[in-house]
Amino acid sequence: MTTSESDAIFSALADPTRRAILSLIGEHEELPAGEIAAHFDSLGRTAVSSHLRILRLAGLVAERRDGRFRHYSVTPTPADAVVAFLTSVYQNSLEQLASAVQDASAAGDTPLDRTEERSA
Amino acid sequence: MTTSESDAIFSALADPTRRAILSLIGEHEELPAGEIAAHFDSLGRTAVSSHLRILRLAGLVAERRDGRFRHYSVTPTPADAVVAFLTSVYQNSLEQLASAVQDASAAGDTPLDRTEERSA
DNA sequence: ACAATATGTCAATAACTGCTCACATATAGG
DNA sequence: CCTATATGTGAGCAGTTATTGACATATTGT
Repeated sequence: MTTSESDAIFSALADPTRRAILSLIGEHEELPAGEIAAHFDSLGRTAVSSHLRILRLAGLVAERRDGRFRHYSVTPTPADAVVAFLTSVYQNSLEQLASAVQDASAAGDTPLDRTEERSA
Repeated sequence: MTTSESDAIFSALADPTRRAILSLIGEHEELPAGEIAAHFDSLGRTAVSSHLRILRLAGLVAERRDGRFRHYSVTPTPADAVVAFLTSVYQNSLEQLASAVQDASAAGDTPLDRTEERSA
């Protein structure tokens, strides 16, 4: 039970604000920290900065420095640990899972936090 | 950012002990609470009981009462919220994700917490 | 060099989480 | 009925986390 990389990923994803940030960044190719922060009225800029740090340490986002800006982007294949875990637990219903993924991609659903509504 | 069902799932998965419990249950069809607890030397029985409660409230495991026993099993398609989130964020690399899932299933990898090693 | 901009970091605090211990509940067996 | 078994629940404490406000760092423009 060593606090390994997958720990960082799962606990990073545990926070709804961080998931929202991740979704937001995912909607654009890149986004500077300031614009990300601007999307969260109820949150101070420093809080968002902390969240970005956690997402970065978990390997979920990448940071590109450009002058005084820091542009954040979603790391392409970071979900490895998540997928690995899901596959280990849900071996049985794996086909369903895989097809669920493909269905979702085929449907081309509105990208952002559909998560909340779907599982109502 | 309402504390909805996906919140419950993600924060349930955030704890490494709970992921271990989920994996353990996944290895068997069903497992009584006591046997689950027995697998965790470093943890009291009540702690495991609390974890099971959280997993159950998140819809990740199901409970079947049989006499004085409570048998726990992995819920077949609970990963919906997780998949939904991943698909929304990782639209781009979706094919990779889907094939990763299928590869893993095809390989028939050792079920349990492979998570730690894979992303080293 | 100076001021403004973009962003991170640190210390302090409030809220949350996980763990244990003692107790409650329910069922089974004599 | 009474005791043992299987398990959950609640209070309390310790450790962790999220948020903020003040300060630090870096870069750009004048």
